[in-house]
Amino acid sequence: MTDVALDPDRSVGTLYRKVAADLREAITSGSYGEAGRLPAEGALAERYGVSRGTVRQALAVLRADGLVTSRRGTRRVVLGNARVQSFSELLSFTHWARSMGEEPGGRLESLLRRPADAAEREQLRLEPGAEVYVTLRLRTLSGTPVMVERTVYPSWVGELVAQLPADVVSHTEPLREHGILFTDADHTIDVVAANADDARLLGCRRGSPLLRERRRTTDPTGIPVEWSQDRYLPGTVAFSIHNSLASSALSRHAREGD
Amino acid sequence: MTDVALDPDRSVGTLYRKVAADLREAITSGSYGEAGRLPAEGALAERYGVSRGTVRQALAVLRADGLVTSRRGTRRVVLGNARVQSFSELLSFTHWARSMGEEPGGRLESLLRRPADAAEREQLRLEPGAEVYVTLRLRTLSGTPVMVERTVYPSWVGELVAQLPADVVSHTEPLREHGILFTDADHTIDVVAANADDARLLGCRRGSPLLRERRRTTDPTGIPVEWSQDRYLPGTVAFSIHNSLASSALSRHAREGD
DNA sequence: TAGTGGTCTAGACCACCGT
DNA sequence: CGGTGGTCTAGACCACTAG
Repeated sequence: MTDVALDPDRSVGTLYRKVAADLREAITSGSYGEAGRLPAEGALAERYGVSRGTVRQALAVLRADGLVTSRRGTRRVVLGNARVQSFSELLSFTHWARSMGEEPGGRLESLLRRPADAAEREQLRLEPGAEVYVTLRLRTLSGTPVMVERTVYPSWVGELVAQLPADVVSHTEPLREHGILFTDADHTIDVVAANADDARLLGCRRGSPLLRERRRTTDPTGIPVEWSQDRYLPGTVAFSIHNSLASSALSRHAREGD
Repeated sequence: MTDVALDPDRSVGTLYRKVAADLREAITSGSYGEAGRLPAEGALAERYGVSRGTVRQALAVLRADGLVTSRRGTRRVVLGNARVQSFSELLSFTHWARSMGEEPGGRLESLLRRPADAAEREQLRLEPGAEVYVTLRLRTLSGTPVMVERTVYPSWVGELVAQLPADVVSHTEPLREHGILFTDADHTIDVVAANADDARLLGCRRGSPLLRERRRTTDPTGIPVEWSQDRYLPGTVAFSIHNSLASSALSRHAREGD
């Protein structure tokens, strides 16, 4: 068999993404079974009319999403067939909400401009005396409050944010149109007690536990574009991670000591 | 300049890992500055005496760890120079603790064997009537209680766990020597209230918030080997994740009814 | 032993960035 | 425009798995 027709509209333009999308659909539709085996790389290369390298690139995508394993000597095994699509969801509350079929909402509670404190200068790599914009927003899903978002922007970003309507749903989308890209992020997740503002906005008691996500986002050049702290009502959200030893074991594997 | 000497003991045997390790050291030691630029792929290939493909493989490693960005048309930018080892930590409390310079400890509180309930059969893909081993362990860092771990093992794994000493620090290490590998894991992180056992073991009040990590781990063939639920005292740990638009391992999803 | 994925090479063309 | 990273090809050898 040669050259399966690849939907030209599928995903973005590159070949390996098209192959990955096609394989993903085959897997999630159950074509290979729940714990079944994928065809060999060479067979897939022939089927799609591409080189083995391109097939491997496509399979790397599926593996990063936790769809398949890979081991030397054996065909790849299907891990699951109902995984969430990952990626940009995490970088944007709006995208995440919509992908779940929920209607995201946002209301700006306050916005102010002031000099950055030491921690903010550290996180955003600002010079002493630099100013930042600080926003406080209540985020909703289908009208229900779920999260309080405190974001600190460097002034060159904040100036644009300040011009957005108070009820704009997405911040990242209009910023992207101004050439400001959110591409890399560091996240820290822990628990924190609700303060007075949290309690008022979310309708919970002071001191009740909230799931906190702190996030520093940079653009492709490594320049920080936001430092945000989101506090979620328990039960409204959970963070999900997939990881694989094989793919990232490249770190140190010393036998002991460290 | 040609062929920089690569430490033959560095990391594991493959070329790209050696290159990655060498570059990581150069970056973390500040050779390229905080937001500096890396040499071009071609230059690195020449320097190390390898092909450009191998250099790209090495750089993919550093990028997955959040050390560098990459953009078409521009040299790679150094993002940070002091990042913690991220991914594999999630697979093992012991490794994570040691990587932080803390001394991990564990005490087995209870171990029992019983028929799996519906949820456990679902998670571990067991047949009706199958039995599981359930453990309850208190985990400590340098002697201080930080986490309660409830793990469900399929019987073929549990039989081995049951033979381990009650105070063994790591479970995954002795299991690996029996050929049981923990390679892929799905994690879900949220908040939960402490129950009576949690409160007693961790020394907190009933109902006080705990950070919960649920984890299902599989071996390379996709067979589930454990289903675990860890409850951390607030302030003792935070989960840290790095992701970029191009390749991500983290996603967020609505909380389902357990 | 045959088949598989992991690694590596040496080229090629293109899209994009900055000058 | 030249330099860069992103993609893709066509081969090669090896380490490992399984029958």
